[in-house]
Amino acid sequence: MAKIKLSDVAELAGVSKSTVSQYLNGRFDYMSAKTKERVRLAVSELDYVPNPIARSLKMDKTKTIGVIVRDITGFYTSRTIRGIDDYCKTSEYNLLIYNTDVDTDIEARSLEALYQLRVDGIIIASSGKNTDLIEKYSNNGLPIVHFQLEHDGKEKNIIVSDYRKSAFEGTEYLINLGHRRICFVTQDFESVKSRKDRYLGYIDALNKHQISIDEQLIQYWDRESGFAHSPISILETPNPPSAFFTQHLAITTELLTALNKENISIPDDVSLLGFDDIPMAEFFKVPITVITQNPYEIGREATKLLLDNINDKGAPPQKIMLPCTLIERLSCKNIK
Amino acid sequence: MAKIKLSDVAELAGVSKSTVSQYLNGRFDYMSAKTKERVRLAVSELDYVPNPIARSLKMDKTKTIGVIVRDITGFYTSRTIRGIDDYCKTSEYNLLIYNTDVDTDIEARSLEALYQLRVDGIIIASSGKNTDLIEKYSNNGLPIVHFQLEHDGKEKNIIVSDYRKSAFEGTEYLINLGHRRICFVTQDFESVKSRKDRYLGYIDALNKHQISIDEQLIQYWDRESGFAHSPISILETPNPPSAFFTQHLAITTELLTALNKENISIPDDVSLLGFDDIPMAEFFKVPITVITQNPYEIGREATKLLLDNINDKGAPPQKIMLPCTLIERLSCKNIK
DNA sequence: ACGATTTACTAAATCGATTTAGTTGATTAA
DNA sequence: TTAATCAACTAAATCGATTTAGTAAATCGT
Repeated sequence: MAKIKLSDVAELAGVSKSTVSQYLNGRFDYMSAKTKERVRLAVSELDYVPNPIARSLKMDKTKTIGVIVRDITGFYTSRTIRGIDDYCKTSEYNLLIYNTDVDTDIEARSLEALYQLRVDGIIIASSGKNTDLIEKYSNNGLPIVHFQLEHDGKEKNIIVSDYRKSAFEGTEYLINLGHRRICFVTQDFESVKSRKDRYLGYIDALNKHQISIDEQLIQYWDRESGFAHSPISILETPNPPSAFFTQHLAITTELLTALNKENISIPDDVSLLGFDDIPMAEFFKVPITVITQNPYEIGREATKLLLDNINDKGAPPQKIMLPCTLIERLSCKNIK
Repeated sequence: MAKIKLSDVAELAGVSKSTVSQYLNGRFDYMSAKTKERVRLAVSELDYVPNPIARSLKMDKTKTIGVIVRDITGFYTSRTIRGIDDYCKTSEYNLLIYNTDVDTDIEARSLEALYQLRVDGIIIASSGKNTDLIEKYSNNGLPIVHFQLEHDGKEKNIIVSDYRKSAFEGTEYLINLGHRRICFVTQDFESVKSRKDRYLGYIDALNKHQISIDEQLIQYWDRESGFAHSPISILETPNPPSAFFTQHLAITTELLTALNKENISIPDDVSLLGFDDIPMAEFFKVPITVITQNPYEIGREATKLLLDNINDKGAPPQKIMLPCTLIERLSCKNIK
């Protein structure tokens, strides 16, 4: 029982393949009511569904979009993809997902693969190391939308959270609780605007409240080497911070691990505010107060923007910023 | 700059399209060394990559497999998909993912969509409600591999954890800690072998240790209606259980929520052993002892099995069972 | 030396759609 | 009445590969 094809429908309806094709594509301009009805009948009789591959070949459109992420397993990432997928479903687009594991080469190969596969568009949380490739494809007419990470600010279409504003709000939240020495724990942000923005938000808040900036309180963490200075040693300085403000989930959990190990208690010994929500936080020894992005919505917005660009080449570039929300739990102490 | 195609390569090399195609498919039987070299040069000169869509159309193979899951966002599911993806990568297969949200209709439509898209195979955590469709496609020659849930035991190819054995081990672990009244909290298992097996494992352990089976200690939970009897009320019976053994993550978390609300302390008031690992368990007020499956490995095995079936129609059906591991944390008290 | 093989290729058909350029017969305009 | 227009279709080209059937030249056996 081979699959039914266009010519089978044409034969049964007693018309040409062209007419069936016209019918399927809703071009009824010069089609008699009888013909239309006969084709309709033949299609439903045979349960015909067009072969999307043949269609793709001819039309040079695949109704497929590619997604490139670090790791689909991530709490934030999987939810973004869920948003992308749900939005895709409304327009019958399919999703091809590639994991890079933060590897620049894999990212490049994923881009190439998706390009060769003729996807109609790409959504990527890029490493910032393959901008040349991305630009090349983009100039070739392949719509590309970034999310999560803004690097040089030159990404044409991008959806991010409003990092500066939310870092500002987070810092101010701590200040309002009486904190003056807030340790900002971040990954290196020189070449990543999305990270720099959080730093600027932190600075904004200190400035607004006339708190002087102490370089000692800007602390760095890195995926390979961990903390530049251990959190413990930071707490043992003469004038230690009363709160940590960690800039993403991996930093938050590593900090928690370090503090747990030394039995340093949150929020009694030090307060903690984290960027990014934590799964199952309600069961934690100390439920952590966090600023959370809305990954599902980011996924939806990214897809909406991408589909706009697919359907209208030459749509104006857009940078969209979504708000974050502070979820107050129990890890920040009022020390006023 | 349109994409390079086969005929461009043929022209540059000064040979026919057929020859280039032979070259690309490694059929050098009757090809002179010079010709081979000239084609090789032309291909690399032009940076030619074959159009996979044209190839799919002709070959009736898409090098794509479909995955149908409840929700890609799940801790267990996302890791399984990661395993699938990583294994796919070794054979250059692509992945199309569909979420069903535990909706039978969506599941059916996903199956139809993937069939129409001509995927080479499907990996599915099925609801058990679309066995007719699955069988139909399977008989049509579409390889299908199940994972996670075995329903009627008639699934031809399936990868699951060894549920009976691990439920047995979990129960015995509690028994060895002195527990005699162990409340087995499960979803209805009449039509789901994977759930029934856990029940049988529980019974096996009780039998082995000559503990009589108390129907009161088999408790039910359901996605819509929650617990049939509230955990609190169970603890208030005259002869209450000293331990709960919850059969999947959703049950574990709901039980935790219920106990937390009433300030019932684990493991002092009651012990808890959960099926399925919990993200970030180390930060919990009480880190929960669990039996964990190995979703990543399940994904890899499922894919391996699927690819076997794709490459060799008529490969014998296989039911593979992977072991689980008990991770001892702090939620089970020794009451001997 | 002449038909039979073998080697090294290529022309053309094919996969299943879409689309362009016609074709045919009916209607309209002058 | 006759050319022009229009409605309702269809034949054939096309997308970019693979594959079958076939051809021409070189080699072989006797």
